[in-house]
Amino acid sequence: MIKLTYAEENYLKAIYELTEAGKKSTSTNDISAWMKIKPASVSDMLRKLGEKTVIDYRKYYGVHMTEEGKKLALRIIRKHRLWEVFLVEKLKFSWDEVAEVADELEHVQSPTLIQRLDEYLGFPKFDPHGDPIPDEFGDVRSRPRIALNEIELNGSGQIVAVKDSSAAFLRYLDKVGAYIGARIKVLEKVEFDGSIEILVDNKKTIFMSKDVAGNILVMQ
Amino acid sequence: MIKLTYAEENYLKAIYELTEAGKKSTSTNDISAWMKIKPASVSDMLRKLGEKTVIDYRKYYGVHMTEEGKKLALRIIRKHRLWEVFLVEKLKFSWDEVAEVADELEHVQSPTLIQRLDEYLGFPKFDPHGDPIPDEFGDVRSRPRIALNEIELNGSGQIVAVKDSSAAFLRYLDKVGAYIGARIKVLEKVEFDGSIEILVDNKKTIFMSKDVAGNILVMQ
DNA sequence: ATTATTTTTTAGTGTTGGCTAAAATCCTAT
DNA sequence: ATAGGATTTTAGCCAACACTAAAAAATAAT
Repeated sequence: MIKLTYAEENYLKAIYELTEAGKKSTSTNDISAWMKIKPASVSDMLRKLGEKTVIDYRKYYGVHMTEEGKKLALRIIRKHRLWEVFLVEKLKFSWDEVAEVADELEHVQSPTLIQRLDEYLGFPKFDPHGDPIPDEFGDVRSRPRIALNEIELNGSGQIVAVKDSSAAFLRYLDKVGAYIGARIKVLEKVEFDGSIEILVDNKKTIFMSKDVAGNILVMQ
Repeated sequence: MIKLTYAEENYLKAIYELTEAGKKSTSTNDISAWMKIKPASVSDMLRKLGEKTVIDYRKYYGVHMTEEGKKLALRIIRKHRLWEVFLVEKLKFSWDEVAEVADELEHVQSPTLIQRLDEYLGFPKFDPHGDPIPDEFGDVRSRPRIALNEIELNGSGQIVAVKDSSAAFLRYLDKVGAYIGARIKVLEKVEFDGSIEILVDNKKTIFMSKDVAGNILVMQ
């Protein structure tokens, strides 16, 4: 059984997120920028994670995750997302406050705890940001999604997730009235700057820039 | 603002528990035995905690807690006990399983989290072992309690806490049907070995040794 | 009161995980 | 093909916290 330290878990989660987002492999610098840890420190840790066979590491080349590593990463992500659901659903945190706390809670070691928490929350399939929660075997039921700015004129769908989970962005979405689960329809697409106008839940219209729309994921 | 590391928090909690139980001061060896960390390591940590002014440390003499230290220790104990309530009440852990998990959860740093958790649990005043939960200012409403083996013949009361919280002891209590909140009456006291017979909730009689009775606290 | 024993502290070591500075390697542009 | 720049790695350092072995202080026993 592979045992990871707190720091190693954080690296593995980061690597998983980067390789999922930007496909196959990730560079030392990417990880460094993402985790705000100097490249030299990252190099050192990659060597260690390579020795533990959770990543595939060849010097000067990018990092790939091994099957073992993916399993462990998904276990951490599962914990993180379940705690996020708990914080929002039960403790009434707003969705922009949960990341930090969940980053700590995700490291608590107790399989029983996670299993019971899952049960207590009613086996949720998605976290408050719309991201899927892996099951205990690491299986993920992801929904086909498309960025909001890529929906055609008069196209409709439902907001299911956000790409950018920064507190600032989430607060902005709250303010304008966009939320996970909202049903939307694209009323106008401005050629000039790519901004769009959408109808939310058939009652409110919102203008948003191309940047904002590009960070909102919709299921059609 | 004094910042403590994970390890420092553990030491402080241990010292608080030892000085509360055995009164005033505690020795390096006591802490070493309690925490299962070698005396040499304890010495080193005491020096550090002394520098941070959370304990009063003079070489070769015992350790006393400072007011600052007590406040911090009570904050940790508050977190620990609130999580224990959560685990038992919401996640249906049995009371002998919670200590380990709560030992990890107690270190999560987020005042908001604890405040919301407290609220969510309905501001409980006692944890599943009957120990009082300090409020956010560190105030503790403790109940006057007496060990069960010191109750006089035909005396009665209610089980409010246990001294020994080891999983083995708690499982034993569960098996015989003693639990926090049970109303008891002492039916017999055996002079010879100090064992007693008690009536639980007016329906079940239990025999227990002096040792066991001495670890059960009763409110009269 | 002086020795013996126990307790506590100091000194030195190892591991984890960060850092800076310098070296090595890779990539790109001429 | 090679010089310049960017990226990555190595080397050496530091802090936190554990350990063992040895020294120092306190306590107990003769």
